[in-house]
Amino acid sequence: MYEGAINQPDAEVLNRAVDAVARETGLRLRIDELEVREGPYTLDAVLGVEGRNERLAAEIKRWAPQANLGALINQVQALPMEGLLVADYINPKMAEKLREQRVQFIDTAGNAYLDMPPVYVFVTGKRKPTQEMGWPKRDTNRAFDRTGLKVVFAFLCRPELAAAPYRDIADVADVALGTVGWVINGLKDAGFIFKYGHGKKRELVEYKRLLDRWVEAYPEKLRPKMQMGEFIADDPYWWKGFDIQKYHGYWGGEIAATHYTKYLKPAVATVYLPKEAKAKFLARARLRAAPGTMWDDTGRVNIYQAFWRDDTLPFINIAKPGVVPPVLAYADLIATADPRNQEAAGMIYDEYIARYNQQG
DNA sequence: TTTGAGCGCACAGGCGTCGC
DNA sequence: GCGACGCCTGTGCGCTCAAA
Repeated sequence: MYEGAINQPDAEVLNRAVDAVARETGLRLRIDELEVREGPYTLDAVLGVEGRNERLAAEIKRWAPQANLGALINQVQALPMEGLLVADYINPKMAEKLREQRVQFIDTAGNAYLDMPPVYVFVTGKRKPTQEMGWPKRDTNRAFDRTGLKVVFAFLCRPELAAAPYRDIADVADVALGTVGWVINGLKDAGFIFKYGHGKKRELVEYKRLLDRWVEAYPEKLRPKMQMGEFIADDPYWWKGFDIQKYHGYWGGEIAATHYTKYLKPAVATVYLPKEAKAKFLARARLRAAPGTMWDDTGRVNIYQAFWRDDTLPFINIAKPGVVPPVLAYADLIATADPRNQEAAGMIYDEYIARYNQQG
C-alpha cells in the first residue's frame, strides 16, 4: 500500500482499485509515483505494469457519476502520456462508453478496461462496494455545489475576480454574500486560491484543474436544476438566423461551438434563457415538447435558465454576443461525451480559454 | 419529518481619513 | 503624532426552504 503526499481519500481509491484489479484479473499494477509534475499538468499518479515497461498516468476520481462521463473522458484523453481513469465505481453503461472511446479504467469494485497488447482486460458488472466496506465518502466542498459552481463559473470567466471584495463577487455571481465566504474557503482548501503579497491579495491558481472540476460538476449539480424543458423543432435548422438576443438568450453547446470554431454541424440546440422569456421564445421558435424517447437527436432543443445576471454580463466576459462564454460552451460540449463535440471543445479551449491557464 | 444548503443580516476587526 | 470616526471587508449565526 502506498502512502504519499496525495490526499488520503484519493490514495485510498487508488490503492483499492489496484488491489481489486489484481484480485479480479491477476494483473498487477504498481504505484510508481504520486502527484507528478509533467509540464503544465499535475498527474495524480503514475502506475507501472509488473513485468512490463509501460507507464500509465492515472486520473483519480473519488466520485464518477454518469453525468460527468464526457468530462472524465476528456480529462484522461488530455493527459500528456498514456492515461488510465481510476474511479470509485464504473457502472456497466459507463464501462461500455469508456471502452468505445478507448479510455482505460479500473475501479474499486474490480471493473476494468485495459488494452495494452498483448494484454487485454475488460471486466464489467462487478457490484458497487457498500459503505460498510469503506465506500469513500463524497467530496462536500461547497465550491462545487450548486451555488458554488455559479461563483466558480464567474472566476473561470474572469480569473481576476478572485481578488475582488466579497460583495462584488456575490453581485457578479448572483449569490448571497454569505455564500462567497464558503466558496472561497472551499477553493482555498482545495488549493485553487491562495493569498499573496503584503495586502494578502487572493489569486486563482491551477486554472486548468479548476476548469476540469467545474466541467465535471456542472452537468451533475447545476445544469439539471436550471433545466426548463426538452423540446423538438420540425426544422432542424430553425436556429439559423433566429435572433436569440431579442429574448435575452444565449446559444450554448453545439450551436455555440459553430460560432466559436465553424467546425460542427449542430444536431442538438442548447439554449440559455431568462425564465420569463421562455413562453415567448417557444412560441416564436415553434418548438413542441419532446417525446419521452427520441431515436434521433436531430432537432432536439434543451432549454436551461441562464444562471448569471444579465446586467453583470460585462463582468462575465462574453466573447460573442448571443453566445454563452467559451467556458460554458466547452462544458456543454464535453458533457455530451461525443467525440466530435470533444474535438470542438478542444478547439474552443485552445483558442479562447488556454490563455487564462497560462496566466494562472 | 429531518437534514442540509442557501440566504440575509448583524457584528467585529482592519484600515484610511480627518481634526486636534 | 495620536485618537476618533466612519467605511469596508470577512465571518458567523439564525431563519427558510427544498430534497430525501
